[in-house]
Amino acid sequence: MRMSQLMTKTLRQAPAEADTVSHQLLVRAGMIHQVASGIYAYLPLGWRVLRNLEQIIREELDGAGGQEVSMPVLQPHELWQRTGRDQAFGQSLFTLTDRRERRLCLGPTHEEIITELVRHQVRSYRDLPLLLYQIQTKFRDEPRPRGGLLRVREFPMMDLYSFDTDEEGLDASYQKMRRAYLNIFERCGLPTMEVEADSGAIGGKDSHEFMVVAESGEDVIIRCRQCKYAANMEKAQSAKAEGEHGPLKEKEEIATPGMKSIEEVAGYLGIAKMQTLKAVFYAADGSLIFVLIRGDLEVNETKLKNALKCADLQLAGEERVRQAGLVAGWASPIGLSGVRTVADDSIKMGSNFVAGANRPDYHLSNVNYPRDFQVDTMLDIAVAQPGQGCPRCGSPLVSTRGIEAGHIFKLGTVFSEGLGASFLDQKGETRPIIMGCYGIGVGRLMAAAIEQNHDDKGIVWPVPLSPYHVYLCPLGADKADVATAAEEIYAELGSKGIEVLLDDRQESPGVKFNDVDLLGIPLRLVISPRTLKSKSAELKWRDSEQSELLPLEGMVRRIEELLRPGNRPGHPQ
RNA sequence: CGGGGUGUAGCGCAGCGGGUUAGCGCGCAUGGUUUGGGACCAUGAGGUCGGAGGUUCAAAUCCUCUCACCCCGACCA
Repeated sequence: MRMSQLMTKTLRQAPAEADTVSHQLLVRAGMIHQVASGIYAYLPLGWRVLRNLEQIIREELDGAGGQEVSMPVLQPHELWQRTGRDQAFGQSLFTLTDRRERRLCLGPTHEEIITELVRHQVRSYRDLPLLLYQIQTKFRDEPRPRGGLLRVREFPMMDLYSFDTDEEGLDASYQKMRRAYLNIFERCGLPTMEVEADSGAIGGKDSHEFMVVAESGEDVIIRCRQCKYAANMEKAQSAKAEGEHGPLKEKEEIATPGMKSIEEVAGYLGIAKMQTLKAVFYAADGSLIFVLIRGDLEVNETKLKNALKCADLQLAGEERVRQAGLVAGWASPIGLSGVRTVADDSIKMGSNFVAGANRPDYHLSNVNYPRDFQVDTMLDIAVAQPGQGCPRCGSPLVSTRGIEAGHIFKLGTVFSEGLGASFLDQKGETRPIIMGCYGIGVGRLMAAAIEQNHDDKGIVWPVPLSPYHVYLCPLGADKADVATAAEEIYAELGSKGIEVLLDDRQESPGVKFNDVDLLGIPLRLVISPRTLKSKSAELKWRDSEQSELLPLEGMVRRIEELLRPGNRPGHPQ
């Protein structure tokens, strides 16, 4: 490609609204163009990168036995009602109505469609297992798009679905995909961390996310430095510190004027926060829930939501709490009736707690479970925090932020039962197909790659992702010998299938060098009267300060070698 | 949805206690001089000042409403 023909325009300054590095660089390098909030066009360079990513993904999935299909974006809304996921997705589901008043939606994902599809294709255990995937545009009406390509409303995504006859088959498919994912991310030059993930309200067992560690990531990862434990904060567990277990004392009412929060109460009484019990009120699909947790801990709403199996969970308003006969700020688990109570298991880890008296300005001391009150449900609903102990080995946990690049998930029979996708086993009995699903946000992966590979001058593409492999730059192209040499090399590299960008623009060297640094092309090849004196061209890697002279003779072959994975001297990858 | 912010040329910004023809830098076009790290000179094009309504002799500037975009939170298989 000749740069003079390429539709691209580099910007010295990024638009004011871009504040993550990848967003700024994608715009400055002319890779994407924002059309509306969370809606982007991919320009020629950006599209090439995206296609490179897709290609890597295809190769790995095909290698793992995947078969590519293409399913419609436009889907009958009725199908989503049948699985109840119109509710689960709620407002994030883009919906529309056709001319016959039929309700349709734009697919945010494709479990319904593929299950419906497989239902018609699969009859017998002999038709299984299957791994089907597509790379398709997804639509989600996110409440808040952000970070350029990191969270958008329309985005390219690879989604693969596995279909097996039994759990063992599912486990095998899951492991196959795990390995394929690791290969994909490795080939993309992206170190990822595999973490345990929340499996959501819709059942399923195992679920893992592949995280690219980055400050701009939206997810918080809790992990252990000692053992391999790592989990999304939504899912993460921790060993909670044990409180004091003394002889149970008589409970007593104590005055706590104006002291509503745990901070205030503990401070006022001069006791540790872990000597208190905290009451939090939620509305789960509309009904009030009393949540109790030890004062030093926070409620993990994902865990709570899973425990309640509700679609919608929000903090309950004060009005709602008052109506239930509770006194916000001094609410007590004692003497509750008609309200579902969920407690974190931390309330058993300690004794003689301070809790509300359900009377303004008063708390109760020496409150003990189960002596003084009962709960409906007791389980772990606490947020795991750095500094707490690892649930496996007890070492202190640490946290980092990450971008979710991929997610794999054992679905089980949720969709196959819901939509009637079954097969006949060897005994001729009808059984539901066992499913798994596996997604990679391709656009987000592109942004993550930049978050991870850039410097103050611009993008530093890993070779397999770069829109072009070689940037060929004649300096002083008005000299006939320079122009001729550049054209010859350009043609020869091209004939070898090496993707070359020839900078034939009438620009000063500074402009060209800064542009190629911004675009992030891995290999820079400069030809000038100076290099021609020694019958050579100057070769420089994007991520290196040093350059070397490469003889014109045999140069194309040398570059071919260098670009092959693992062939770069001093670079293991 | 709650909180905060910004809308003036393609990008970054100034102007805003009302007052001619709305500026600056970068970019763009033309001509010329340059050519190893964002060159220089000259000339030029490009604006419904986000939109609507209002106040006024007069509105980018004051008032009301509205829209868009960004950030924090909520939300997010």
